[in-house]
Amino acid sequence: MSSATIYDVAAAAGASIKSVSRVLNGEANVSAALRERVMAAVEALGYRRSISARALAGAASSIIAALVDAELTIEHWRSGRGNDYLSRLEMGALMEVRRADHHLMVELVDHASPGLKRDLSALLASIRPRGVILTPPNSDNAVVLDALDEAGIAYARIGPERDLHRGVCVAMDERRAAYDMTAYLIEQGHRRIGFVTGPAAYAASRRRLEGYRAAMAEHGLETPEDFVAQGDFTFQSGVAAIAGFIDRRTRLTAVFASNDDTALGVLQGAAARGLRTPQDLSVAGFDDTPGAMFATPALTTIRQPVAEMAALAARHLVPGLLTEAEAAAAPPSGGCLLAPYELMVRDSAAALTPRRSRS
Amino acid sequence: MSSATIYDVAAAAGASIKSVSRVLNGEANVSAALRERVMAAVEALGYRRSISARALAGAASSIIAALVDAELTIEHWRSGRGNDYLSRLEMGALMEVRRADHHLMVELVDHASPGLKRDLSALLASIRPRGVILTPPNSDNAVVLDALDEAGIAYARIGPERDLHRGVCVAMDERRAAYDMTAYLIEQGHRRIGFVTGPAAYAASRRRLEGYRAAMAEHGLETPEDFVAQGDFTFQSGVAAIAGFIDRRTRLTAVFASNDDTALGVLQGAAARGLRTPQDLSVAGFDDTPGAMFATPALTTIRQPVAEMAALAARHLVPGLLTEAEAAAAPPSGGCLLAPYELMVRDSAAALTPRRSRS
DNA sequence: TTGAAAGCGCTAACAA
DNA sequence: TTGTTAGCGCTTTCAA
Repeated sequence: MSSATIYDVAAAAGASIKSVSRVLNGEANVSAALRERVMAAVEALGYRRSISARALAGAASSIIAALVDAELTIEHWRSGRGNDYLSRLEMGALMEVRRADHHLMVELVDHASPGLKRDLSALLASIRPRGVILTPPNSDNAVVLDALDEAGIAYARIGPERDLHRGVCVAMDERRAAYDMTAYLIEQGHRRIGFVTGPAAYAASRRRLEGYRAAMAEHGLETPEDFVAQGDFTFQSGVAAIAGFIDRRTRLTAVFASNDDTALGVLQGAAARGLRTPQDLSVAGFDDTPGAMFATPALTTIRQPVAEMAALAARHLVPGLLTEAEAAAAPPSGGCLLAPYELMVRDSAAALTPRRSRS
Repeated sequence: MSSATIYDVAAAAGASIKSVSRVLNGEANVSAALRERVMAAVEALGYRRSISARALAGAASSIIAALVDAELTIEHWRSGRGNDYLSRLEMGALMEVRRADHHLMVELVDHASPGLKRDLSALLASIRPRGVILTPPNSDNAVVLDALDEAGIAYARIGPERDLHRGVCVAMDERRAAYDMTAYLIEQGHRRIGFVTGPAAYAASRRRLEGYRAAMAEHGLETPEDFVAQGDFTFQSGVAAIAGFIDRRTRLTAVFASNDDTALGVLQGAAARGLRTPQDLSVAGFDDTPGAMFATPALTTIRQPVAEMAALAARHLVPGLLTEAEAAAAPPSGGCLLAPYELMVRDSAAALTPRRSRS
């Protein structure tokens, strides 16, 4: 019924509780014989140390807390958009922490709450996690970082934009991904490739634009002003952007939008104006949201390595999880640890057939 | 730095730690003055009790563990299908537990592991959660239920099929939902409505079929053998089903598939045979998976109240969370607590225009 | 290489 | 109505 304690194990092994503790913690100076007996007893009793007792006694906690933004999450949930990001993040973290017998706790934080600092400090005091995984927008919330620093709790920040020296930073190479997508479109024969930006306030959006420009330039292609439309990451801004391109007779053969929502807007806007995708216009997005796969045509896009970023974060938060290569690698020079993205080639972008250049 | 303890609060309030404890636990026999002073001190110090110390000292734990199936979850993740189910479940549970200052821990369990019982018992021993939320297929795993019973830990089962007297059972009314969808199609003027089943082994599938038959019968409509095709919840079985209907000249005007994957198969199969949806054939699904909304046409379906089921489960696991009505309600007579589903009317099913009956 | 004892921050008996 | 004291199951000094 009531489960075994360290005393039961010690008794069964004919040893002291300290010896059991030593064995379980992998401390040095334990005879093989003792270790053997202890492990046998542990096995026989199905014993597992209480995380509460361990935490209380001062051992490092075995809990990793994922702090996700309440407002954003609830908003996604309400709107029926789902929380693909959240579940991918969790899966990535879970797969890693369980290898080290750690546990994942999910906490909602109100990034806009005036009592944020207090609430968070209290939360951290009551949980005392081994480490914390921060997602946007909390990755860049100074109040959150301060609370964590004060509590002396390690943290990993997913997709941070500022102060990259604080905590462990994990991200994807936005610039390079955008470069790759642009290069892919160029390989497909496109020359007149337009770009729809996100809000300038987002570093990610700025880097994607950089990647696009760099790829174009390196392939000897121009990116005149009218190839770049200002968007804001919304579907509507995609619709507006393509309408603008058409109205101004920019004559593009491909449009690369800096996120999927916008790309979906481009898709629909193009269709509304009688352009077929991908025959008349190729469209590419960025993010690989759930809707991308189901769009018609399925959207060619960049898959954000959300799970991999979380896994990377977890490996850096829990001792013993890093691969040798990772452990040996020098800390990223003033930047983030990078997780590999994926170019999802689907149906919305195709090779340019040498007949037309519309839009 | 290091956070306040109950001693600090007691000192600041000029009281004993027991008094602080009493106030915090809302015990009776505390003078208003004392309560006042204690709360002020708590407030001033930003104090929050350590969950470890509380748990160790024998207080009920404040952790709710969600046990999700490892294999299923990883498989969903790998296949890129995502885990909408998981994130909806978590959101529902999170929103509730945080109201009572509880925490959500997510654990993966290998339902097929031979060491399941041991592993789970060890896990429960080390965490000692206040309660556990079980998702399919673990909701019906006797080994899991036994381990929980032995550990004396309360649990709620989402969508269980057997032994409904064990633990708190939470589900949706599958039969009634299928009835409603069928009735909806009938209201739209359809008379020749086909049905594609899921695997007979699933109780949910059987109940959906019952609901369909009941609605048809109550509206004086026949459901001859050839109106019902055997499926297995896969996309492919939907394709096969519609092909069968067409080949056998069943002349249906609507097809109700017992899950979304199957319905999507029907959609595609119909299109491949030159049937337009919804003009020539109305199609309805069941589940509201992420793909349903993005399908072309968007799938009319039943939305499983995953978040609501999890919320209901959480409310029954954490004391003080039940609404008065819920607390007063008699336990469901040998069945499950029911969460309200939703009929998502989208574009794949339309009113029957009186010209044709195809397929 | 091993063990005895103290204490982590709480709650729960038991007194006062 | 309040306070004192003894644990909960571990890890951590400190000795042996």
